[in-house]
Amino acid sequence: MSCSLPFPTRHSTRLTRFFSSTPSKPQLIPSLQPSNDADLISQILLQHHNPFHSMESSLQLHGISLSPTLLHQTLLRLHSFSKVAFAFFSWAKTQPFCVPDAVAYNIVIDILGKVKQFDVAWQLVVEMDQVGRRPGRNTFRVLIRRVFEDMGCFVVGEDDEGCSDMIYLVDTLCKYGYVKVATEVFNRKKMEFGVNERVYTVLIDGWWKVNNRKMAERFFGEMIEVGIEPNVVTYNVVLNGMCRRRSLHPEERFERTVQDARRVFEEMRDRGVEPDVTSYSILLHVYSRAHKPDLSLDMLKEMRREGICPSVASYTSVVKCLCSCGRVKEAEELVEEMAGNGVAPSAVTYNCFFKEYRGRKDADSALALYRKMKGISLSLPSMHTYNILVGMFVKLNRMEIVEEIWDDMKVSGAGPDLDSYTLLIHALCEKDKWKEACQFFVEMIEKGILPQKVTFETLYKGLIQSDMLRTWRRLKKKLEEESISFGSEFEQYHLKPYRR
DNA sequence: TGGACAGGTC
Repeated sequence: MSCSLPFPTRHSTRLTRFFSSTPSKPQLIPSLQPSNDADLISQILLQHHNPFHSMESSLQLHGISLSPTLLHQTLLRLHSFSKVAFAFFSWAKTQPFCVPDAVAYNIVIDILGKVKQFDVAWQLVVEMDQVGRRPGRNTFRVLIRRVFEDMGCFVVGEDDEGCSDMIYLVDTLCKYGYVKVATEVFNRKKMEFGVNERVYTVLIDGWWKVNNRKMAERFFGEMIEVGIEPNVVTYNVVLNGMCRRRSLHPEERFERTVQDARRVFEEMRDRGVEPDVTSYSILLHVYSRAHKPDLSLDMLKEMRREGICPSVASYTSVVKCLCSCGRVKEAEELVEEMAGNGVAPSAVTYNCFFKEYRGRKDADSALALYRKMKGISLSLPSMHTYNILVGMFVKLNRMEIVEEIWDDMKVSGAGPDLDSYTLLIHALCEKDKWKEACQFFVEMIEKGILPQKVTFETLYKGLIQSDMLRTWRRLKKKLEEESISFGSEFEQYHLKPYRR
């Protein structure tokens, strides 16, 4: 063989011949064999590449067509040689026949993470998004894993602090739905950082939140096995997991849920853990969902008997239950009572009333309560309060009140948000107030809120049907200026007949 | 300080 490299014979002879030819005579290899040729390319790179060489002269080739698999495999073989791998990847991206996919990006991001080049890795994540290879779950898994591996280098302190950092990470992973990764991190690091009831609670909660009872119970069992006693928070997590997702219809399901919850209460007491406000609030929420106002009220009494002060959450559940059963008067009395007990009602509490008033089309009561809330503090209403009210008054055609609420929303700084604009614009469209609808549509875009496709479609059809082509064109220009598109299939389908 | 509870929509 006339080549200068000691190519192992098992490699593809076609490629061997190709690499050993002079660069002045470029050839195109029709098909490369991923596994063998990946070995070959990586060997050549490792032996010949240096930072002062161009990748082409290292590889002695032009126009090579890298299949996605060949690219992955070569990168994997260069895993321990981050600089060469990164140079190769950067070169591959410039090749006309090579379009790196998300997997290739993930491999390189992992390689960069391994050598702590997190800034470069992050640039690649951004680039992925820009070139339409959306960074996915795996991308972040890879990064998270690498970040965690390095944490030990930066965090100096007691084992206790390491454990607390692990809990924070495990909790964050669970909250974002990466329970599997969280579990993996926990299993790998528990010997190093130690365990306590907090980290177990976080994991049990995480598994319940993704509705995996088996795994949740497994960790509960493991916790007791290693001699860590569950505390109130652990039990509350279990209670919440059991109650939250379960269907309460028909009646037997509701009763079974309550029985199960009561059994947890008993188990708690057997283990010397007293149920607290949160435990009771979880059960109150079950009663509220099942529309059991009398049971809710009984439970409030039971709490007081046990010497537990109901919290805003407890009261709000009962208020919601009463309101949804039409017992608004009693709900109002309960709000008085909670205020008397030094528990301030929150926006969520008031929203229960507004929803009931909206159902009854009771504008006067809604307005009176809203003014009362404003009197307490303009920051008390939540975005949701505003949106319930805007929706209600716009339907009742009380536009002067809508205006008042709209202004308050702006003054409070919370905003109108996507929901507020959508509600208002759709209502204006229903009333054939196309120009006003259009103004709000443009306003929201200017604020950086992207309208929903349906809003655009409603507005578009209305403008065409009412022959308001000039307004329509203005709107379209605005969309073009902001580079907003609502999908080509729609525009092709609907716009063609109107193009001249 | 960093683990749990009041829900929104149709």
